[in-house]
Amino acid sequence: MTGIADVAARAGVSPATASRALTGRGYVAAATRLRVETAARELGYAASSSAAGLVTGRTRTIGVVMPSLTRWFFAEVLEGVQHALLEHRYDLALYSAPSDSALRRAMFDFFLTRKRLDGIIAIGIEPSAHELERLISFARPVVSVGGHHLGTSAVSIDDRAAARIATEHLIGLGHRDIAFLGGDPDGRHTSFGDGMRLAGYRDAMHEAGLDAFVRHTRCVVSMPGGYGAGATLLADRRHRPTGLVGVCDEVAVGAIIAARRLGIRVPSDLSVIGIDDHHYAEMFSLTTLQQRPFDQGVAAVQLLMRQLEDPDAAPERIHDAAPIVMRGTTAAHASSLAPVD
Amino acid sequence: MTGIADVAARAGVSPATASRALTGRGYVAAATRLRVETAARELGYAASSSAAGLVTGRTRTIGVVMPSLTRWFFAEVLEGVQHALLEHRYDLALYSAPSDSALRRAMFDFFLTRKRLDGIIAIGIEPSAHELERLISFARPVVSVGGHHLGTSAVSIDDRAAARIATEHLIGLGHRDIAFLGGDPDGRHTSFGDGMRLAGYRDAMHEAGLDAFVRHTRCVVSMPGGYGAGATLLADRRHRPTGLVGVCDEVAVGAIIAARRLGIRVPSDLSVIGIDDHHYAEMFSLTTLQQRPFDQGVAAVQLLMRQLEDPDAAPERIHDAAPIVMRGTTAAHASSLAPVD
DNA sequence: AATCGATGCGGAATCGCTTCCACATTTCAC
DNA sequence: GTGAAATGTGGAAGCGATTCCGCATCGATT
Repeated sequence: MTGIADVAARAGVSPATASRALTGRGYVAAATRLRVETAARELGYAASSSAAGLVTGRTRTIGVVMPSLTRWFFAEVLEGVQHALLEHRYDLALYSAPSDSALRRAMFDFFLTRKRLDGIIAIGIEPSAHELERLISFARPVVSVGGHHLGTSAVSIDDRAAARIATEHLIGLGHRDIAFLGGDPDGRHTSFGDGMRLAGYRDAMHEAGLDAFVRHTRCVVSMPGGYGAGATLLADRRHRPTGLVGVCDEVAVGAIIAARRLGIRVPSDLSVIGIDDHHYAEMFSLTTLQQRPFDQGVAAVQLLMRQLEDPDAAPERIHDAAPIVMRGTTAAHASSLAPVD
Repeated sequence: MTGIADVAARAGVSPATASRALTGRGYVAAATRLRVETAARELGYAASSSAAGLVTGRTRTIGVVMPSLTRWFFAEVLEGVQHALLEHRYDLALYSAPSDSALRRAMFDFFLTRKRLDGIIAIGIEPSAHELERLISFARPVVSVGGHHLGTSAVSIDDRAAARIATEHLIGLGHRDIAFLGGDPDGRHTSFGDGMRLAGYRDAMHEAGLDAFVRHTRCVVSMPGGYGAGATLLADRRHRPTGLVGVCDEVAVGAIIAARRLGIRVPSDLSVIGIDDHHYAEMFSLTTLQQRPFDQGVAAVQLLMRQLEDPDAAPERIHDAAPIVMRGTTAAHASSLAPVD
């Protein structure tokens, strides 16, 4: 294995100078730096991150904690984070485990404590008391994305407002019987944002005096989940809502497919609105509220880098707007229109 | 920061003994071990991975290289890998970048060389010459999943055979005009498995003497991709195939939705078969060939652990079978049946 | 001409742990 | 009862980088 001593010898300098030349810290003559860099390249030298980490106390590794990899939102944020970290030449250590698992607990107890991470990005985490304690005692920068802000820097959309706007859109179209689809049946896997969205739906219904119509159908937060719950909900002709707010686009799309299967026409018989602007939204012509999780991941890295440069910097919170994207799955309530032909 | 010296002092032993007690290597009296463990717990001690890594030469970190996080297959494998690594108390360093990007190159040049990884799991990687060279010069165990086997341990299904079986299924149902949907338009993002599947389709068509019908419609490998390409392909009534093999379920499902939108009934007018058994497959009643990427990820970790324990162990290759799952999107070709009613 | 700050480089200490080696004690076989 | 092997512990030597400190040189300022 070639070490910095080999590089230094080849360049005719001391290890100290070689280190300065390669890390860019301290005074080094331009010519010397060039010689060292050449030598390093010729030898295929790469510094041992363990040795460097031991003396500097920093590892150039950021931990990313998240509950799931398969949900679109999480995967997109992760891609953004990965992209940005790579550009900053940081490594990304991934820790994903569902909220209630034993592995999740081991993760927090074991991995986050090992002086191994320069910072943490928590995606969609609603931490338990125990986990919160761990995160706080982890005396390094933490940035949260789409979850509790933990008193730290954070980036997210205003989920509650987004769901309220989505619901108000349907109300504005004349709908009154509007159901909300989402929120895990067992309640344990419901992420923070999902909870806020339900609250936003309730807000809008309440403000419009539609409390009597508030209906929350729980389902696994996925397309098949939305399909299954939608099929059940819509099968009953007499109590069929005319509007549907999906906790996210995946659920909304699932419900649309269920509706079609039942011969219910979207949007003339049923209006459906989602939240996210998923990759699939366009092909289903889904009206939705748009967020850009990839960009949120990138932004999270920026916030983290700022904290890393200046640990005393005040935490920042980015609250992105989620603009509504009008497409074809929402329309005026039938009774509020003159009958067609 | 509490170090091992603090733990040792509290337990009334030397650092050397404390280290042995905590790592489990060497002789330590049971009573001593207990005292050390108690002291460590009380102090909230966790060893510095940098210091340990420096002296042992191993970091308990596995690198995972993959082209995309949003495709179902990759995300599932990653979840399996994550799960298994967590159980083995290994960290997972994620490196994902599309095949042709500058970041991808930086990844291979910079990250993989830093003596930082004990091993690598490559998911769906068809490495360029340069990347292959890097992987080989990385003198540590490599396991590939669903890609080139690189002369190393590997786990995958036989993609070529799977696509052949899928195609033969349609041929067996009397279809002759069978198109293959998949393979990125620009060709650069086509993964290894995708290429093999196309080959398997060709094999089957050739064996059945249907070379004249071989048709490969390229599309982005995603549900919207399959939808778009399917819509174009099926719009032309006169050259409409009666059977469709999707490179994966996402594409197949996209095509099914396109067909429905065009008023083409599945399976009576058009049979569609996929490969993967995606989470969505069941709700679309999709006939497909099943693979279990999560389990493949777990298996990859097992192979890697074996290589880690004994670096001279011969590479192993796991070739999982992909059983066909009959559902409702394939049916006998219309002309081979007596007309219904 | 003397002084000062900026620049350039090398020696040596240091980070926190693991492990080699030496030494002491116990256990066991013959 | 003796030698050998097994067990238990501590001192000290690293692992491979970074960085503090000291020294030398050079140009510019007073």
